[in-house]
Amino acid sequence: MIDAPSVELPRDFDGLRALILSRRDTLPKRIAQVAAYALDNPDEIAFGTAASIAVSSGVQPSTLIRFSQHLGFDGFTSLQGVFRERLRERNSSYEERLSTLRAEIQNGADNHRILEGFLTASSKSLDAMARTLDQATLDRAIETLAEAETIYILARRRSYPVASYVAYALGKLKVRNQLVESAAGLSPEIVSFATPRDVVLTISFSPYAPDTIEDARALSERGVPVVAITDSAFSPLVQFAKVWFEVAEADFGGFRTLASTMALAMALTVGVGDARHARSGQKPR
Amino acid sequence: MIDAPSVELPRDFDGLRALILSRRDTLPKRIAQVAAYALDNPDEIAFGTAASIAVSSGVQPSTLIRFSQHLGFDGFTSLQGVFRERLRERNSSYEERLSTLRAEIQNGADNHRILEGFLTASSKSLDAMARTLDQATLDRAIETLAEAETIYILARRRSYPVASYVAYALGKLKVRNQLVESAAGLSPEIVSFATPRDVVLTISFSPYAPDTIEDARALSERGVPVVAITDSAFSPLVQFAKVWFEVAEADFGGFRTLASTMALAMALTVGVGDARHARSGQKPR
DNA sequence: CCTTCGATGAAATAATAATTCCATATTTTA
DNA sequence: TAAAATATGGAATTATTATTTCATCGAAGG
Repeated sequence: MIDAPSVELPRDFDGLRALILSRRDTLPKRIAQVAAYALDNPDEIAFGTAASIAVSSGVQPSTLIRFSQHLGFDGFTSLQGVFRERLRERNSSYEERLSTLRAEIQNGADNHRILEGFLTASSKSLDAMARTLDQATLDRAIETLAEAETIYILARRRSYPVASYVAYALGKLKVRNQLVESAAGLSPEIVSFATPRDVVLTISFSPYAPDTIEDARALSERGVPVVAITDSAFSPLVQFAKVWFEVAEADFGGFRTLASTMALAMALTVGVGDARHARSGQKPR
Repeated sequence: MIDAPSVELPRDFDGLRALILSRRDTLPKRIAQVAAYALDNPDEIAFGTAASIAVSSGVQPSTLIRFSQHLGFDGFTSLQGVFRERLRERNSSYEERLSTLRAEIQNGADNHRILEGFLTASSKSLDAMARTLDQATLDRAIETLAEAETIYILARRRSYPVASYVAYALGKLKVRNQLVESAAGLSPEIVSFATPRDVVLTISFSPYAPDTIEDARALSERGVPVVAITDSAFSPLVQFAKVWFEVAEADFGGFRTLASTMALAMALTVGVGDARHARSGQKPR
């Protein structure tokens, strides 16, 4: 008979992997072979039968049982449960997953859970954008931006990282642009250079930074078309934007992600770059 | 005997769902009940047994067989295969999807495809991080950062947006930090203020910005611990980093995403905030 | 070199699950 | 409303799968 391990059974896949890795060197050859196969092909373990896994991992079915028992499970079936649970977890709705993670964090902050939370929230945001974003709006925005002599990029605080990325990427694509930075009041001067042949790209989420709104309004009143990325149809930016995107970012621990805003910004940037090249007779990238 | 449907069997889940929905109104009551249950609880179908599903959907096991046969499958097992395939697919198709999108874009740039490309690349990056990131490294990084008097944040070019986000978020959490900006050479002065009781958080990807590397090296030589986010074990940052993360970002159209770097940065930030609060005797967030 | 003990393979057995069958109920249609 | 066709429940059957057993192998220790 095989000794049960002194540590308790791992209930989730991460724990199981840790357990396997910690024993890696003490496992008998065939068992180790199965262990390696299991970590490399978790889906196979989740769905296969003892016999089918035995074939594809090159051992006998009974070795699967022994492997399971070595780890302290009472049979292959309960080991398999962990592999199945993993697939379930992964596909359970984002909302569900997030609330699980939030709950887990309540009882002492586990850093890994925090990371998982942001990863999940980011994925959720990306999914939401893939489902909701309107193609025609995207085309109009890119068309508008591609016609600009200079693209003025306007964002503060939480949105500022996105703006700085766009400025950097447009620069690499040789598209003239001006990042409107300073909270310190330089912006009025920069703003006064803009003409109706330029375009403003502004990014602002609730609570909207007053500077951003005012700059955008000022530019709009001078006839400069505004392309806006914001989070609601009630955003002040919507009033004077020529084209606007509504982006719903998920949050975790009170911090909203930037994943889908960032992806949209990248798409706008590359789209503008392509349109410019096409226009100037070059072949598209 | 039951007629096979004239349309061929759906091989993937989407096709199956379409088939079910198209027949919704012509299905017998119990069969329809199972159909509704199956679409609402696909994971149950994937993992359950005919008997267990029968119980939770409130029918007889034989009805599951009939349901399967109504749709043209030859039994419950082959229907279940489609539900299982769905769970498998989800985990391994980013690469495939991206190459499809890349190919589509070759023949004339479709803006919506570009966006999809960035969304997919971002998701892929997030998934990769969820699978690979080491918990212990994360804990050490947060612990190191939480002990800092001041956190110096060092990043240029493509990584700069991440740094600016971290600076903003740390500020909101009342954690003292200094964003080392200017390409213009202000940094030597800022750098000279740092002491071994401070910590540097630096972010740099190939091709590594020379300024970032030099600043990080200079600080490290003065005894300031370095936490690095980079893209390879061969990154110059690795040599003198106390803790370092290897982050693999997917790219689309030559532009690498920042999704997982950003999520990691958020987790670090919030983790540090929590650790600080815990340390100062407050209850964690 | 022999002994012992854990590891392994293969087949037997037990458990579980899918499928079929048939009696009964329900709906449809003439 | 009667007859036919279809659907359903429940149990019996068949198939599949996990698990156990046992003989053999191979390495470690004396």
